Amino acid sequence: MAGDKRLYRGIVDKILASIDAGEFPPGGRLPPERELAERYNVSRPTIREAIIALEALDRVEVKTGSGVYVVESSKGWNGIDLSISPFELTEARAMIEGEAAALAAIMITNEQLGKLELVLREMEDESPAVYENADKNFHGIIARVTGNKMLDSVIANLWYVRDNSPSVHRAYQAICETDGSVRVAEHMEIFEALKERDDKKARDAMHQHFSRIINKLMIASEKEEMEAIQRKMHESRERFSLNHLVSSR
Amino acid sequence: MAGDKRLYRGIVDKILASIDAGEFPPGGRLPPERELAERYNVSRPTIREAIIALEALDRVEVKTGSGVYVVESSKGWNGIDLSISPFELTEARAMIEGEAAALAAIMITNEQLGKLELVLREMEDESPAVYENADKNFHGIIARVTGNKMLDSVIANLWYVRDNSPSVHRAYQAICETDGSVRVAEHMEIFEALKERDDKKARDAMHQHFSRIINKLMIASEKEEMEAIQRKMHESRERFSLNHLVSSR
DNA sequence: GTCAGATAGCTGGCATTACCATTTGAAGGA
DNA sequence: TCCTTCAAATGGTAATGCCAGCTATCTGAC
Repeated sequence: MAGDKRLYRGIVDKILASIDAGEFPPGGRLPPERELAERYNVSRPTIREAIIALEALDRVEVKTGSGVYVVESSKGWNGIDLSISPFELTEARAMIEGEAAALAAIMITNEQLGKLELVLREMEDESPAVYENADKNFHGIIARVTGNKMLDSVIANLWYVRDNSPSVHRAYQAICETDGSVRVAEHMEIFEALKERDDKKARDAMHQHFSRIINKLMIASEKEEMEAIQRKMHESRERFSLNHLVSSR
Repeated sequence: MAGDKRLYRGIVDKILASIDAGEFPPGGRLPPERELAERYNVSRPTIREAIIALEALDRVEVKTGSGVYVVESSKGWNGIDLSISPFELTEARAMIEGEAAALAAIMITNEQLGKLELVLREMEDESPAVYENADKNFHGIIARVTGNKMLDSVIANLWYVRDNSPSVHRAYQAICETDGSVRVAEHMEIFEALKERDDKKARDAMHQHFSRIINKLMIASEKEEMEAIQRKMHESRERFSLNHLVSSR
């Protein structure tokens, strides 16, 4: 299912999923190769191949005779700095993609505008997967329209961080629940600016787009912190309720 | 020798060396696994492990039933796209570092301004190594001043490409010969804008800085092309001079 | 004679088994 | 109590066998 062709790739995905799910905590040890082989119904060489692939990705570290350990994700396990906050990422995106939009406005062709319009329609889809993909396509096309491969690469890198940094990814997941029509409208403003070949307007539209995202992030963040405080107070109340002293009175 | 512990790592290094040595040309096919096993005196599973590691490094691509092919190095074997031109990099730097400068202008502290001033003095040094380093520091400090780790990371990535993409690096080498005082003056404009906490002025100064670099790149590029044409004509002249027909007259 | 289909051989994909080297921890002795 | 020792666990590697997909050649029909 997960493995298209090579079996070991499927195993890599499954192990990665187990790591992300917390079953194999960072710093902890993976089950022995023989056990994993039995668990996934594959041979031990296949497990070894998967582990070697994970090792190449800097996700695990094998110690001969001891075991294979999940690498501490506190640092940058994939070259990305996990300490980057959703706000930092969004600010950077606003600045960089804003300039990209401005440049794209004076470079874009009618054919590329057509592509953007198609993607814009996909964005109305209710399915999160479809919408996510359309969103990525929209911004990706604009990056490509600039005709600057360096810029395109940088923006691709921003998306990579967005998808692969757990904290950032979670934060973005939390705010993508709004109904499609609203966010389609936001992207529409950008599209209109590009259509008019108005670079300043395109930059502004892009800035506003990310400004709205920042706002949503802040609201979500605030809400989350409030809940955390309430949870903590609830725990304290249970712990120090002194009910065990006064209950049987 | 090469393999400290795991055997497959040694094989990876050897195959990589063979690729770099031109024995396995890019786009070409590696010898079959069984042959490699015999060649390096290891078992086939070990060869498979090495190939999987190479695959994870995007150095080879395996096609079931056909063979394993060396990936075209024209793209990014080190994550960097070698096809990025100096102009593209500089344009991207102008856009991104321009925004960074604007943000830095409203974030910078007096202490950070002091650091910049020190670096500015180093820039007067005649030694290319010292000047290069000061230049990198100057832009690096500004990136850090923004307080945005994502932006800092992106700008560091731009420098990485500048230093590691052969074509870009060569182009930049060719234009850094101008006397120090001129380029110090350019950076001084940026510094003054930051000192005044004037974001627009900082952005403009940064843009002008890179605009000048683009101009130099264009002049150098033009000159290089001219020389190439002259060289070619010279060769043609020698080849078709007909001197061998008329010399002994 | 030419083109399409079949076949045989390579090539990688995976499983199985066996044995070796290192690590680790617990048992046993000082 | 501490140190030594040794055995079980775990990864490391080898050898072998068979399967599946691709390729190129060969063969047959048109």
